[in-house]
Amino acid sequence: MTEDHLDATFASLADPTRRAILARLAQGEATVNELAEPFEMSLPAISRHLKVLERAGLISRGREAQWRPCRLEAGPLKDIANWVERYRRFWDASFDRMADYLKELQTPKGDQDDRKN
Amino acid sequence: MTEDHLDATFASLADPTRRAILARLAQGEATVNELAEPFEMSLPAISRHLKVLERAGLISRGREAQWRPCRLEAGPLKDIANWVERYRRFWDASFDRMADYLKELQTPKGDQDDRKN
DNA sequence: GCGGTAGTTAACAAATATGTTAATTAACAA
DNA sequence: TTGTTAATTAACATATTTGTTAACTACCGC
Repeated sequence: MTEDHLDATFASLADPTRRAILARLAQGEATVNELAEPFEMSLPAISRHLKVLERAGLISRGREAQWRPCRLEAGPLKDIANWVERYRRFWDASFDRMADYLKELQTPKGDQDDRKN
Repeated sequence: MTEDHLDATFASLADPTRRAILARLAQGEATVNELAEPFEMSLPAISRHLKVLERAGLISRGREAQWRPCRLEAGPLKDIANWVERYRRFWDASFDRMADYLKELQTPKGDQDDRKN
């Protein structure tokens, strides 16, 4: 779970086509053509999206005759979940309480009291 | 929480400098110069990273004399957490149980039985 | 072998991202 | 007004991303 790995995972997830592919794979293995079917996009384009996902470790691929079934690999998603959890307190607390919390924590150096911009 | 918004949020988080900036802001507001200090990077570069974060809604900026204090805004992080939670079962279960689960769910059309590639 | 299906790779074009230095805007301070 | 500090914008270079079409590889079935 190096920083570098997070880079690749977040970058992979930034594309809606790739997120849709993951959603499809959450329902079970699929071949490249099956994955490509819902999209108005050439097969090579899908193939490259799959390569991006594979490099990020989000999918793995088997070999079965001329098919290469893709499978979801959730490890990197767990890393994302762990990363984002560290910020949970920022959306769990109401904003005003949060602002107070920050003030305390910061030992304010000026009296910066502006709120929403 | 449109798809589009997820795109921007994931893309923002794909850069280690920007994640570091968010980590810093988790400790409280900071000015642009304060945020730039740890990085061997020009101020304009940091300024652009902040613009990316702002467009994704991950930070907001106030005005205080000639300073523009930045503040963490966690809303989009909550969206990320919600998105990734849908995959939790894929890393909670052991892989072998998961494979079985997928088989059931899929009503297999061939006998694709390959495991790790 | 020959043809068909599945998928990847090559070559290219266009858009986006990320950094630089130099110039500019804005506010304070004297 | 002049100078200083804080930050952004402009102009530019370079790399990466994302898509296209065309060519290629691999396997199956006859």
